[in-house]
Amino acid sequence: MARPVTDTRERIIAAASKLFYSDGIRGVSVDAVAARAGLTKRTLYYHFRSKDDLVAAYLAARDQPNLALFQRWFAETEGGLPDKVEGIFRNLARSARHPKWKGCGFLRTSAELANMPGHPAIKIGAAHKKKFENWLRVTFEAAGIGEGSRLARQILLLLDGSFAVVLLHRDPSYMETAGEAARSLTELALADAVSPLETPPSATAAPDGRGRGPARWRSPRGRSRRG
Amino acid sequence: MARPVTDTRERIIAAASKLFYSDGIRGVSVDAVAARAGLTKRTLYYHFRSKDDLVAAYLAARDQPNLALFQRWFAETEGGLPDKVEGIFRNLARSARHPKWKGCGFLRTSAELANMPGHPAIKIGAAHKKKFENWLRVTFEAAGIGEGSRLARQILLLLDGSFAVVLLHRDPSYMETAGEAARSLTELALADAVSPLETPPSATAAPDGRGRGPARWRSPRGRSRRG
DNA sequence: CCATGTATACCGTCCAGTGAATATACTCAA
DNA sequence: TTGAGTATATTCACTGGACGGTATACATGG
Repeated sequence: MARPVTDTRERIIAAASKLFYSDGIRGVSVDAVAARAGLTKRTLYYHFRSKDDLVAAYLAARDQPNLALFQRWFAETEGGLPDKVEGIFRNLARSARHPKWKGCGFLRTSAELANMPGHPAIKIGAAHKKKFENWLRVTFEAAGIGEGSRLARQILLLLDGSFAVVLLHRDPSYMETAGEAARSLTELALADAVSPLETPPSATAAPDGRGRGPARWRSPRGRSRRG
Repeated sequence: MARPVTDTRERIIAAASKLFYSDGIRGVSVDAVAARAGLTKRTLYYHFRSKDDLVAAYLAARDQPNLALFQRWFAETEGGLPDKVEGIFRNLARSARHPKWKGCGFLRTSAELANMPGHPAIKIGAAHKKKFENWLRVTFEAAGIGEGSRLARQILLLLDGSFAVVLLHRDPSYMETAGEAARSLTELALADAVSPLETPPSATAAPDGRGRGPARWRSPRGRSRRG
Protein backbone atom coordinates (compact mmCIF):
# COMPACT_ATOMS: atom_id res chain seq x y z
CA MET A 1 0.00 0.00 0.00
CA ALA A 2 2.02 2.87 1.38
CA ARG A 3 -0.55 5.55 0.84
CA PRO A 4 1.22 8.93 1.07
CA VAL A 5 1.84 9.82 4.68
CA THR A 6 -0.37 12.84 4.72
CA ASP A 7 -3.45 10.96 3.59
CA THR A 8 -3.48 8.53 6.46
CA ARG A 9 -2.38 11.15 8.92
CA GLU A 10 -5.17 13.45 7.89
CA ARG A 11 -7.73 10.67 7.94
CA ILE A 12 -6.68 9.99 11.51
CA ILE A 13 -6.96 13.64 12.45
CA ALA A 14 -10.36 13.88 10.81
CA ALA A 15 -11.58 10.89 12.78
CA ALA A 16 -10.06 12.20 15.99
CA SER A 17 -11.64 15.57 15.38
CA LYS A 18 -15.15 14.19 15.15
CA LEU A 19 -14.79 11.87 18.09
CA PHE A 20 -12.90 14.16 20.45
CA TYR A 21 -15.24 17.03 19.75
CA SER A 22 -18.28 14.87 20.20
CA ASP A 23 -17.31 12.81 23.24
CA GLY A 24 -14.40 14.57 24.87
CA ILE A 25 -10.77 13.56 25.15
CA ARG A 26 -10.91 11.02 27.93
CA GLY A 27 -14.19 9.69 26.62
CA VAL A 28 -12.63 8.52 23.36
CA SER A 29 -10.15 5.67 23.18
CA VAL A 30 -7.32 5.50 20.71
CA ASP A 31 -8.87 2.31 19.38
CA ALA A 32 -12.07 4.19 18.65
CA VAL A 33 -10.21 6.82 16.67
CA ALA A 34 -8.32 4.19 14.73
CA ALA A 35 -11.48 2.26 13.99
CA ARG A 36 -13.23 5.38 12.75
CA ALA A 37 -10.26 6.15 10.54
CA GLY A 38 -10.45 2.63 9.16
CA LEU A 39 -7.14 1.33 10.43
CA THR A 40 -5.46 -0.27 13.39
CA LYS A 41 -4.34 1.36 16.59
CA ARG A 42 -0.81 0.26 15.83
CA THR A 43 -0.89 2.24 12.62
CA LEU A 44 -2.12 5.26 14.46
CA TYR A 45 0.84 4.96 16.80
CA TYR A 46 3.09 4.93 13.79
CA HIS A 47 1.88 8.42 12.89
CA PHE A 48 1.48 9.85 16.41
CA ARG A 49 3.74 9.23 19.35
CA SER A 50 0.99 9.29 21.95
CA LYS A 51 -2.63 10.10 22.54
CA ASP A 52 -1.59 13.50 23.82
CA ASP A 53 0.13 14.17 20.52
CA LEU A 54 -3.06 13.21 18.73
CA VAL A 55 -5.10 15.54 20.87
CA ALA A 56 -2.73 18.38 20.14
CA ALA A 57 -2.93 17.62 16.42
CA TYR A 58 -6.71 17.62 16.63
CA LEU A 59 -6.77 21.14 18.02
CA ALA A 60 -3.98 22.38 15.77
CA ALA A 61 -6.00 21.27 12.77
CA ARG A 62 -8.94 23.32 13.98
CA ASP A 63 -6.99 26.49 14.61
CA GLN A 64 -6.99 28.21 11.25
CA PRO A 65 -10.35 27.02 9.91
CA ASN A 66 -12.05 28.21 13.07
CA LEU A 67 -10.36 31.58 12.92
CA ALA A 68 -11.19 31.97 9.26
CA LEU A 69 -14.83 31.21 9.97
CA PHE A 70 -15.12 33.99 12.52
CA GLN A 71 -13.38 36.39 10.16
CA ARG A 72 -15.74 35.45 7.39
CA TRP A 73 -18.75 36.01 9.60
CA PHE A 74 -17.36 39.41 10.51
CA ALA A 75 -16.58 40.36 6.94
CA GLU A 76 -19.88 39.19 5.50
CA THR A 77 -22.06 41.12 7.93
CA GLU A 78 -23.32 44.37 6.49
CA GLY A 79 -23.17 47.59 8.45
CA GLY A 80 -20.81 49.35 10.82
CA LEU A 81 -18.40 47.92 13.32
CA PRO A 82 -21.06 47.17 15.99
CA ASP A 83 -23.16 45.36 13.42
CA LYS A 84 -20.23 43.29 12.27
CA VAL A 85 -19.32 42.36 15.81
CA GLU A 86 -22.86 41.37 16.56
CA GLY A 87 -22.88 39.41 13.32
CA ILE A 88 -20.32 37.01 14.72
CA PHE A 89 -22.63 36.15 17.58
CA ARG A 90 -25.66 35.81 15.34
CA ASN A 91 -23.85 33.36 13.11
CA LEU A 92 -22.56 31.51 16.12
CA ALA A 93 -26.08 31.22 17.51
CA ARG A 94 -27.21 29.78 14.21
CA SER A 95 -24.47 27.16 14.22
CA ALA A 96 -25.15 26.37 17.87
CA ARG A 97 -28.60 25.18 16.92
CA HIS A 98 -27.13 22.28 15.00
CA PRO A 99 -27.84 19.12 17.01
CA LYS A 100 -24.20 18.04 16.98
CA TRP A 101 -22.94 21.35 18.32
CA LYS A 102 -21.09 20.90 21.60
CA GLY A 103 -19.46 24.22 22.36
CA CYS A 104 -15.90 25.22 21.69
CA GLY A 105 -13.48 22.33 21.31
CA PHE A 106 -10.60 24.42 22.59
CA LEU A 107 -12.39 25.46 25.75
CA ARG A 108 -13.79 22.02 26.41
CA THR A 109 -10.38 20.45 26.05
CA SER A 110 -8.82 23.00 28.36
CA ALA A 111 -11.57 22.33 30.90
CA GLU A 112 -11.07 18.59 30.69
CA LEU A 113 -7.29 18.78 30.96
CA ALA A 114 -7.23 21.56 33.52
CA ASN A 115 -5.02 19.51 35.79
CA MET A 116 -2.29 19.32 33.15
CA PRO A 117 -1.38 22.99 32.73
CA GLY A 118 1.50 22.34 30.36
CA HIS A 119 -0.30 19.90 28.09
CA PRO A 120 0.49 20.69 24.43
CA ALA A 121 -3.18 20.76 23.54
CA ILE A 122 -3.78 23.48 26.09
CA LYS A 123 -0.93 25.52 24.69
CA ILE A 124 -2.46 25.22 21.24
CA GLY A 125 -5.85 26.26 22.58
CA ALA A 126 -4.37 29.25 24.34
CA ALA A 127 -2.51 30.29 21.20
CA HIS A 128 -5.71 29.97 19.19
CA LYS A 129 -7.65 32.25 21.49
CA LYS A 130 -4.79 34.72 21.56
CA LYS A 131 -4.80 34.82 17.78
CA PHE A 132 -8.50 35.54 17.80
CA GLU A 133 -8.14 38.24 20.42
CA ASN A 134 -5.30 39.77 18.48
CA TRP A 135 -7.25 39.83 15.25
CA LEU A 136 -10.05 41.63 17.08
CA ARG A 137 -7.61 44.12 18.57
CA VAL A 138 -6.04 44.94 15.22
CA THR A 139 -9.46 45.27 13.63
CA PHE A 140 -10.65 47.61 16.36
CA GLU A 141 -7.53 49.72 16.27
CA ALA A 142 -7.86 50.02 12.51
CA ALA A 143 -11.35 51.35 13.14
CA GLY A 144 -9.88 54.09 15.28
CA ILE A 145 -10.63 52.62 18.68
CA GLY A 146 -7.78 53.57 20.97
CA GLU A 147 -8.59 50.97 23.58
CA GLY A 148 -8.88 48.25 20.99
CA SER A 149 -7.04 45.87 23.25
CA ARG A 150 -9.59 46.22 26.01
CA LEU A 151 -12.57 45.91 23.70
CA ALA A 152 -11.03 42.84 22.10
CA ARG A 153 -10.75 41.16 25.47
CA GLN A 154 -14.31 42.09 26.34
CA ILE A 155 -15.65 40.61 23.12
CA LEU A 156 -13.58 37.49 23.67
CA LEU A 157 -15.00 37.13 27.17
CA LEU A 158 -18.54 37.41 25.87
CA LEU A 159 -17.86 34.93 23.12
CA ASP A 160 -16.30 32.30 25.33
CA GLY A 161 -18.94 32.96 27.95
CA SER A 162 -21.64 32.24 25.44
CA PHE A 163 -19.89 29.00 24.49
CA ALA A 164 -19.97 27.88 28.10
CA VAL A 165 -23.47 29.05 28.93
CA VAL A 166 -25.10 27.76 25.77
CA LEU A 167 -23.41 24.42 26.23
CA LEU A 168 -24.78 24.18 29.74
CA HIS A 169 -28.34 25.34 29.07
CA ARG A 170 -28.59 24.23 25.46
CA ASP A 171 -30.21 27.56 24.76
CA PRO A 172 -28.58 29.48 21.90
CA SER A 173 -30.55 32.60 22.72
CA TYR A 174 -27.79 33.44 25.16
CA MET A 175 -25.63 34.09 22.13
CA GLU A 176 -28.01 36.75 20.94
CA THR A 177 -27.78 38.34 24.38
CA ALA A 178 -24.00 38.19 24.19
CA GLY A 179 -24.19 39.77 20.76
CA GLU A 180 -26.23 42.67 22.11
CA ALA A 181 -23.75 43.18 24.91
CA ALA A 182 -20.88 43.04 22.43
CA ARG A 183 -22.65 45.62 20.29
CA SER A 184 -23.17 47.91 23.28
CA LEU A 185 -19.56 47.69 24.35
CA THR A 186 -18.39 48.32 20.80
CA GLU A 187 -20.59 51.38 20.50
CA LEU A 188 -19.29 52.59 23.82
CA ALA A 189 -15.70 52.20 22.69
CA LEU A 190 -16.48 53.98 19.44
CA ALA A 191 -18.03 56.87 21.33
CA ASP A 192 -14.94 57.08 23.51
CA ALA A 193 -12.80 57.08 20.39
CA VAL A 194 -14.73 59.97 18.93
CA SER A 195 -14.39 62.06 22.10
CA PRO A 196 -11.07 60.82 23.48
CA LEU A 197 -10.80 63.65 26.00
CA GLU A 198 -12.78 62.57 29.02
CA THR A 199 -11.15 59.16 29.18
CA PRO A 200 -9.44 58.50 32.51
CA PRO A 201 -5.96 57.04 32.05
CA SER A 202 -6.74 53.81 33.86
CA ALA A 203 -6.86 51.75 30.70
CA THR A 204 -4.59 48.86 29.93
CA ALA A 205 -1.92 48.82 32.58
CA ALA A 206 -0.25 45.55 31.76
CA PRO A 207 -0.66 44.86 28.06
CA ASP A 208 -0.24 41.15 28.30
CA GLY A 209 -0.30 39.86 31.82
CA ARG A 210 1.43 36.57 31.28
CA GLY A 211 0.01 34.16 33.82
CA ARG A 212 2.57 32.62 36.01
CA GLY A 213 2.32 28.94 36.60
CA PRO A 214 4.91 26.22 36.71
CA ALA A 215 3.41 24.30 33.80
CA ARG A 216 4.31 20.94 35.17
CA TRP A 217 3.45 18.05 32.97
CA ARG A 218 5.40 14.97 32.01
CA SER A 219 6.15 14.86 28.33
CA PRO A 220 5.19 12.34 25.64
CA ARG A 221 6.12 9.04 27.18
CA GLY A 222 3.83 7.69 29.81
CA ARG A 223 0.20 7.51 30.69
CA SER A 224 -1.98 10.48 30.01
CA ARG A 225 -5.07 9.54 31.95
CA ARG A 226 -3.89 10.29 35.44
CA GLY A 227 -1.41 12.85 36.60
CA MET B 1 -18.86 1.32 64.19
CA ALA B 2 -21.92 2.59 62.37
CA ARG B 3 -21.01 6.22 62.34
CA PRO B 4 -24.15 8.21 61.60
CA VAL B 5 -24.92 8.04 57.90
CA THR B 6 -24.40 11.69 57.23
CA ASP B 7 -20.87 11.74 58.55
CA THR B 8 -19.57 9.13 56.16
CA ARG B 9 -21.65 10.44 53.33
CA GLU B 10 -20.34 13.93 53.80
CA ARG B 11 -16.78 12.75 54.13
CA ILE B 12 -17.21 11.03 50.79
CA ILE B 13 -18.67 14.14 49.22
CA ALA B 14 -15.87 16.26 50.61
CA ALA B 15 -13.29 13.89 49.17
CA ALA B 16 -15.11 13.74 45.85
CA SER B 17 -15.34 17.50 45.79
CA LYS B 18 -11.62 18.02 46.10
CA LEU B 19 -10.70 15.33 43.61
CA PHE B 20 -13.35 16.00 40.98
CA TYR B 21 -12.68 19.70 41.06
CA SER B 22 -8.96 19.21 40.87
CA ASP B 23 -8.69 16.44 38.27
CA GLY B 24 -12.02 16.28 36.50
CA ILE B 25 -14.72 13.64 36.55
CA ARG B 26 -13.26 11.02 34.26
CA GLY B 27 -9.81 11.67 35.66
CA VAL B 28 -10.77 10.51 39.14
CA SER B 29 -11.60 6.91 39.95
CA VAL B 30 -14.11 5.85 42.53
CA ASP B 31 -11.29 4.06 44.33
CA ALA B 32 -9.40 7.33 44.56
CA VAL B 33 -12.38 9.07 46.12
CA ALA B 34 -12.88 6.26 48.60
CA ALA B 35 -9.21 6.23 49.52
CA ARG B 36 -9.21 9.98 50.07
CA ALA B 37 -12.29 9.62 52.26
CA GLY B 38 -10.48 6.96 54.26
CA LEU B 39 -12.73 4.02 53.40
CA THR B 40 -13.31 1.33 50.85
CA LYS B 41 -14.96 1.58 47.50
CA ARG B 42 -17.57 -0.90 48.66
CA THR B 43 -18.57 1.44 51.44
CA LEU B 44 -18.85 4.27 48.99
CA TYR B 45 -21.17 2.19 46.86
CA TYR B 46 -23.29 1.63 49.92
CA HIS B 47 -23.94 5.38 50.11
CA PHE B 48 -24.09 6.15 46.38
CA ARG B 49 -25.65 4.03 43.70
CA SER B 50 -23.15 4.93 41.02
CA LYS B 51 -20.33 7.24 40.12
CA ASP B 52 -22.79 9.45 38.30
CA ASP B 53 -24.76 9.80 41.49
CA LEU B 54 -21.61 10.80 43.28
CA VAL B 55 -20.82 13.41 40.67
CA ALA B 56 -24.28 14.85 41.01
CA ALA B 57 -23.92 14.96 44.78
CA TYR B 58 -20.58 16.72 44.40
CA LEU B 59 -22.13 19.54 42.41
CA ALA B 60 -25.26 19.68 44.52
CA ALA B 61 -23.11 20.21 47.57
CA ARG B 62 -21.42 23.17 45.91
CA ASP B 63 -24.62 24.87 44.80
CA GLN B 64 -25.57 26.94 47.79
CA PRO B 65 -22.12 27.71 49.18
CA ASN B 66 -21.03 29.01 45.79
CA LEU B 67 -24.11 31.13 45.42
CA ALA B 68 -23.73 32.51 48.91
CA LEU B 69 -20.14 33.44 48.20
CA PHE B 70 -21.07 35.54 45.18
CA GLN B 71 -23.84 37.20 47.13
CA ARG B 72 -21.44 37.99 49.94
CA TRP B 73 -18.95 39.50 47.53
CA PHE B 74 -21.73 41.62 46.09
CA ALA B 75 -23.02 42.70 49.47
CA GLU B 76 -19.64 43.48 50.96
CA THR B 77 -18.51 45.75 48.13
CA GLU B 78 -19.01 49.41 48.93
CA GLY B 79 -20.57 51.80 46.42
CA GLY B 80 -23.34 51.80 43.89
CA LEU B 81 -24.68 48.98 41.78
CA PRO B 82 -21.87 49.12 39.19
CA ASP B 83 -19.29 48.99 41.96
CA LYS B 84 -20.96 46.02 43.58
CA VAL B 85 -21.18 44.17 40.30
CA GLU B 86 -17.54 44.84 39.57
CA GLY B 87 -16.74 43.74 43.10
CA ILE B 88 -17.81 40.21 42.26
CA PHE B 89 -15.25 40.05 39.50
CA ARG B 90 -12.52 41.58 41.63
CA ASN B 91 -13.05 39.00 44.32
CA LEU B 92 -13.17 36.26 41.75
CA ALA B 93 -9.88 37.43 40.28
CA ARG B 94 -8.36 37.31 43.73
CA SER B 95 -9.54 33.76 44.30
CA ALA B 96 -8.42 32.76 40.81
CA ARG B 97 -4.86 33.53 41.81
CA HIS B 98 -4.88 30.66 44.27
CA PRO B 99 -2.67 27.92 42.81
CA LYS B 100 -5.37 25.29 43.22
CA TRP B 101 -7.97 27.31 41.36
CA LYS B 102 -9.24 25.48 38.29
CA GLY B 103 -12.21 27.42 37.04
CA CYS B 104 -15.86 26.72 37.70
CA GLY B 105 -16.64 23.15 38.67
CA PHE B 106 -20.10 23.38 37.18
CA LEU B 107 -18.89 24.56 33.80
CA ARG B 108 -16.00 22.15 33.70
CA THR B 109 -18.28 19.24 34.49
CA SER B 110 -20.74 20.30 31.83
CA ALA B 111 -17.90 20.58 29.34
CA GLU B 112 -16.58 17.15 30.21
CA LEU B 113 -19.98 15.48 30.08
CA ALA B 114 -21.23 17.41 27.07
CA ASN B 115 -22.10 14.19 25.29
CA MET B 116 -24.54 13.18 28.06
CA PRO B 117 -27.08 15.98 27.89
CA GLY B 118 -29.41 14.45 30.45
CA HIS B 119 -26.78 13.61 33.03
CA PRO B 120 -28.01 14.58 36.51
CA ALA B 121 -24.85 16.54 37.20
CA ILE B 122 -25.50 18.73 34.19
CA LYS B 123 -29.02 19.39 35.34
CA ILE B 124 -27.70 20.46 38.71
CA GLY B 125 -25.14 22.71 37.06
CA ALA B 126 -27.79 24.30 34.87
CA ALA B 127 -30.05 24.88 37.86
CA HIS B 128 -27.18 26.46 39.74
CA LYS B 129 -26.42 28.95 36.99
CA LYS B 130 -30.11 29.70 36.61
CA LYS B 131 -30.31 30.48 40.30
CA PHE B 132 -27.40 32.84 40.01
CA GLU B 133 -28.87 34.54 36.97
CA ASN B 134 -32.18 34.86 38.74
CA TRP B 135 -30.63 36.40 41.81
CA LEU B 136 -28.93 38.97 39.58
CA ARG B 137 -32.18 39.72 37.80
CA VAL B 138 -34.09 40.26 41.02
CA THR B 139 -31.31 42.43 42.35
CA PHE B 140 -31.24 44.55 39.22
CA GLU B 141 -34.97 44.92 39.06
CA ALA B 142 -35.00 46.00 42.70
CA ALA B 143 -32.52 48.68 41.68
CA GLY B 144 -35.02 49.99 39.17
CA ILE B 145 -33.52 48.47 36.04
CA GLY B 146 -36.35 47.57 33.76
CA GLU B 147 -34.34 45.20 31.59
CA GLY B 148 -32.90 43.45 34.62
CA SER B 149 -33.30 40.14 32.89
CA ARG B 150 -31.10 41.17 30.01
CA LEU B 151 -28.44 42.70 32.21
CA ALA B 152 -28.41 39.59 34.40
CA ARG B 153 -27.72 37.43 31.38
CA GLN B 154 -24.99 39.76 30.21
CA ILE B 155 -23.24 39.65 33.58
CA LEU B 156 -23.57 35.90 33.68
CA LEU B 157 -22.00 35.64 30.24
CA LEU B 158 -19.08 37.78 31.30
CA LEU B 159 -18.63 35.79 34.48
CA ASP B 160 -18.66 32.39 32.83
CA GLY B 161 -16.54 33.75 30.02
CA SER B 162 -13.93 34.85 32.50
CA PHE B 163 -13.99 31.39 34.09
CA ALA B 164 -13.23 29.83 30.73
CA VAL B 165 -10.66 32.35 29.54
CA VAL B 166 -8.76 32.55 32.80
CA LEU B 167 -8.66 28.77 33.01
CA LEU B 168 -7.18 28.61 29.53
CA HIS B 169 -4.62 31.40 29.84
CA ARG B 170 -4.03 31.19 33.58
CA ASP B 171 -4.19 34.95 33.61
CA PRO B 172 -6.67 36.35 36.15
CA SER B 173 -6.36 39.84 34.71
CA TYR B 174 -9.10 38.83 32.29
CA MET B 175 -11.43 38.89 35.25
CA GLU B 176 -10.65 42.52 35.85
CA THR B 177 -11.44 43.19 32.21
CA ALA B 178 -14.70 41.31 32.58
CA GLY B 179 -15.44 43.36 35.68
CA GLU B 180 -14.94 46.59 33.75
CA ALA B 181 -17.25 45.37 31.02
CA ALA B 182 -19.82 44.35 33.60
CA ARG B 183 -19.56 47.78 35.17
CA SER B 184 -20.04 49.48 31.81
CA LEU B 185 -23.08 47.41 30.97
CA THR B 186 -24.56 48.03 34.40
CA GLU B 187 -24.06 51.77 34.07
CA LEU B 188 -25.62 51.63 30.66
CA ALA B 189 -28.66 49.81 32.01
CA LEU B 190 -28.93 52.27 34.87
CA ALA B 191 -28.83 55.18 32.47
CA ASP B 192 -31.60 53.59 30.46
CA ALA B 193 -33.57 53.13 33.66
CA VAL B 194 -33.17 56.76 34.73
CA SER B 195 -34.32 58.14 31.40
CA PRO B 196 -36.64 55.40 30.29
CA LEU B 197 -38.04 57.36 27.40
CA GLU B 198 -36.40 59.05 24.50
CA THR B 199 -33.00 60.26 25.57
CA PRO B 200 -30.91 58.63 22.85
CA PRO B 201 -27.21 59.49 23.04
CA SER B 202 -25.60 62.34 25.02
CA ALA B 203 -26.99 62.01 28.55
CA THR B 204 -24.13 61.63 30.97
CA ALA B 205 -26.59 60.70 33.66
CA ALA B 206 -24.61 57.71 34.80
CA PRO B 207 -22.94 58.24 38.19
CA ASP B 208 -19.51 57.77 36.69
CA GLY B 209 -20.03 60.34 33.98
CA ARG B 210 -19.40 57.71 31.36
CA GLY B 211 -20.99 58.63 28.09
CA ARG B 212 -23.44 56.52 26.24
CA GLY B 213 -23.49 55.70 22.56
CA PRO B 214 -25.76 53.71 20.41
CA ALA B 215 -30.06 14.05 24.95
CA ARG B 216 -30.33 11.44 25.75
CA TRP B 217 -28.58 9.47 28.53
CA ARG B 218 -29.10 6.05 30.15
CA SER B 219 -29.91 6.27 33.82
CA PRO B 220 -28.03 5.02 36.89
CA ARG B 221 -27.30 1.40 36.05
CA GLY B 222 -24.51 0.69 33.67
CA ARG B 223 -21.20 2.08 32.61
CA SER B 224 -20.73 5.77 32.74
CA ARG B 225 -17.47 6.10 30.87
CA ARG B 226 -18.76 5.63 27.38
CA GLY B 227 -22.19 6.37 26.04
C1' DC C 1 -31.35 -11.32 65.62
C1' DC C 2 -31.97 -7.91 62.52
C1' DA C 3 -30.76 -3.45 60.21
C1' DT C 4 -27.00 -0.66 59.32
C1' DG C 5 -22.57 -0.07 57.83
C1' DT C 6 -17.79 -1.49 56.61
C1' DA C 7 -14.15 -4.50 54.59
C1' DT C 8 -11.82 -8.20 51.48
C1' DA C 9 -11.62 -10.01 47.31
C1' DC C 10 -13.12 -10.42 42.97
C1' DC C 11 -15.22 -9.91 37.82
C1' DG C 12 -15.45 -8.48 33.28
C1' DT C 13 -14.07 -4.84 30.56
C1' DC C 14 -11.52 -1.30 28.65
C1' DC C 15 -7.43 1.12 27.65
C1' DA C 16 -2.68 3.24 26.34
C1' DG C 17 1.08 1.56 24.49
C1' DT C 18 4.41 -2.25 22.36
C1' DG C 19 6.90 -6.45 19.94
C1' DA C 20 7.29 -8.85 16.06
C1' DA C 21 6.10 -9.71 11.58
C1' DT C 22 4.41 -8.42 6.99
C1' DA C 23 3.39 -5.90 2.76
C1' DT C 24 4.42 -2.28 -0.48
C1' DA C 25 7.26 1.18 -2.95
C1' DC C 26 11.63 2.93 -4.07
C1' DT C 27 16.93 2.61 -5.00
C1' DC C 28 20.71 0.94 -7.13
C1' DA C 29 24.10 -2.45 -8.55
C1' DA C 30 24.87 -6.32 -11.73
C1' DT D 1 15.87 -5.63 -16.85
C1' DT D 2 16.03 -7.58 -12.80
C1' DG D 3 16.74 -8.74 -8.24
C1' DA D 4 18.49 -7.72 -3.65
C1' DG D 5 18.21 -4.40 -0.03
C1' DT D 6 16.03 -0.66 2.46
C1' DA D 7 12.71 2.71 4.15
C1' DT D 8 7.92 3.31 4.66
C1' DA D 9 3.55 1.84 6.14
C1' DT D 10 0.38 -1.42 8.11
C1' DT D 11 -1.38 -5.47 10.76
C1' DC D 12 -2.06 -9.07 14.58
C1' DA D 13 -1.58 -10.21 19.00
C1' DC D 14 -0.34 -8.99 23.32
C1' DT D 15 0.83 -6.69 28.19
C1' DG D 16 0.17 -4.69 32.40
C1' DG D 17 -2.78 -2.06 34.72
C1' DA D 18 -6.86 0.67 35.94
C1' DC D 19 -11.66 1.05 36.34
C1' DG D 20 -16.84 0.63 37.57
C1' DG D 21 -19.36 -2.29 39.96
C1' DT D 22 -20.53 -6.60 42.85
C1' DA D 23 -20.67 -11.10 45.90
C1' DT D 24 -19.89 -12.24 50.22
C1' DA D 25 -18.78 -11.98 54.74
C1' DC D 26 -17.94 -9.49 59.08
C1' DA D 27 -18.92 -6.15 62.69
C1' DT D 28 -21.75 -3.40 65.82
C1' DG D 29 -25.77 -1.12 67.90
C1' DG D 30 -30.78 -1.48 68.85
